[in-house]
Parts: sequence; structure tokens; C-alpha cells
Amino acid sequence: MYSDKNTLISVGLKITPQRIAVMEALHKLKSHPSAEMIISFIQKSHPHIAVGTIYKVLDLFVAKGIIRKVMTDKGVMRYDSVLDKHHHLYCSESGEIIDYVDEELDVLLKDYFERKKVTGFSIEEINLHLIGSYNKKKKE
Amino acid sequence: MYSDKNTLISVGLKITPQRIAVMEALHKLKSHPSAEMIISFIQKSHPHIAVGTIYKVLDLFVAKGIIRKVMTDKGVMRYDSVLDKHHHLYCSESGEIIDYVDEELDVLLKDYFERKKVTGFSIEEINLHLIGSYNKKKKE
DNA sequence: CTATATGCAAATCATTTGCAACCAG
DNA sequence: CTGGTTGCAAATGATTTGCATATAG
Repeated sequence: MYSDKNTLISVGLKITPQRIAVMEALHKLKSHPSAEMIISFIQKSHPHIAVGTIYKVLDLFVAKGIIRKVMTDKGVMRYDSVLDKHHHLYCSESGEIIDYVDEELDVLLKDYFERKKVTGFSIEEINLHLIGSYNKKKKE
Repeated sequence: MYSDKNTLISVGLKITPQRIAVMEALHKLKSHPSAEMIISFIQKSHPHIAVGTIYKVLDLFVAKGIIRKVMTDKGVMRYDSVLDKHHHLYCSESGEIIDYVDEELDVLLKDYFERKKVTGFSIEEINLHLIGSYNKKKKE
């Protein structure tokens, strides 16, 4: 919670209970919550915080670069509080989005695109979307 | 246009003027049009075709696998009529989405993930999102 | 104090839906 | 014929906006 405040301060934002609540929700709700999930989580403990405010806070956090928006195949945004470079696994069965960190892959891709330029396009970021299914069950 | 009809027939859909119009729009509007762009394009020549119908036709085409939905960072869906395996360049300046075909890369990725399994996840599809900017201008 | 943030409710915007009338096969 | 399609207009659902009030620094 101290780190939450420090995070806010470090990007020049005032500390408000609403913003702290959003940060807490982002920590508790791993796995890329939607705004809706964040809202209902927060409203359990802070029933007075307004929906509009939560959207505003989320937008602000995205603008300040302390969280990211993740696009899903259905038109709902999800928020990602993990900022280390990572890719995503999209489970086509459950709709879950799982972080995937793989430095070896990052190096491979970086080298590849240094060698093979994409003509006329300067790459800022490389994101891999792995679509498939989580086989929790070994046999079907 | 014959091929449009054949495409429809091949997936078991009836041929209707509305569906032909949507296919034509998809051909003319390269570069991943949004539903809105498709609608306004169609309504120039076919002012009577209903918005709801166009959405239904697009959904149907996606369900039949003859086009794809592409997710964007803003909550608007785009449609992609190119079905060959390809990745996307996202221009962070213009919002454009450009197709990127690179078989060498596909082989590289395929090999990589055959070697290095992602535990508990069976990969169906690998999509690369290259975010950056189109440098039309050489110097800036 | 004073600018910034919040609450609230209305507005927006893309997309979906329900259903009667229509038309392709 | 007959079930799959369409048009229409109303409904939905996520997100946004405007503005008066509250509050962090």
C-alpha cells in the first residue's frame, strides 16, 4: 500500500482513496480484470465510489503508463498491471488471458527484426498473442 | 463477383444482394475496415440496406470463417478479409492496421514453440502485433 | 486556498435483438 | 412452399461526459 502511494507520487498524481482502491483491486484481481470486475470488487468495500470515477482513474493510470489496456476479441477492455515485458496467452475456451514471459523469445524476435527490417515501419513494441487452450486436464 | 458467389456457396450460405454488397465492400475497402466504414460504403450504392443486416452479415462471415475480426486498442472491431496467415502492423500514429506476411518468421516461431513448449497450453495460433509507426517521411 | 478529483446522472456509440414481412432455393 | 434473411426500431452494455460539489496538497 505504501508502494501504491509511491507509484502515484512517482507519476505526479494526487493520492485519493479512489485511486488507492483501484490499485488494490488491480493487485487482488490478477489475470487482467475488466472494468466491470474492478468496479464490482471495489464496490464491495467502498460502495460509495462511483463507476464513472473508476473509469476515469483507470484511464488516467493507462495515460500515466502504470497499467495497460489489453484488447480482447469481444469488445471489452481488460487492464494489465504487470508492466514487465510480456506476451499473452489467450485461452479460446475460457476467455482467460494469461501472462507469458519469455526472455529467450524476446531476444530471438529482437534479433530477427534487427536483421530483417520491416520496410518503412519502425517497430516500437513486439507483442505475441498465443491463442489456444489451457489443458488443465491431461486426458480429455 | 462470381468468386463472391462461389465463396458464399462454398460455406453453404444463400446468395443475397446484401451479402454480395458486404463482400464487395470488403474488397474495395482494403486495410481492415470497421463496421462503420463498411456501412457507409455500402449505403452509398445501396441506401436501403439496413445497418443491423450488415452487422448480421459480418458476424455470419466471421462464423463461417471467410473473414476475421481484428481487435483494436480502442473498442472498435475491424474486419479482415485476408485469410492467408499473416500478422499485423499497428501504426500508433495513424491507427492504421497493415497486413504483414513473413513466412520465414512463421517458420522461426513454429520451430521455437515446438522446441520450447508452453507448459499446459496447446497453441492453435500465433499472432504477432508489431506496434510502431509508419515512416512515410524519411527524415522527421 | 485553488486546482484537481469525485459523484451523479444523462449522453454516446457500437453493436445486438425481436419480430413481422420477404425472398432464395 | 418454407425456412433462412432482411428491415426496422427499440434495447443493450460498455464507456464518456458535463457540471456542481468536495478535497488533496
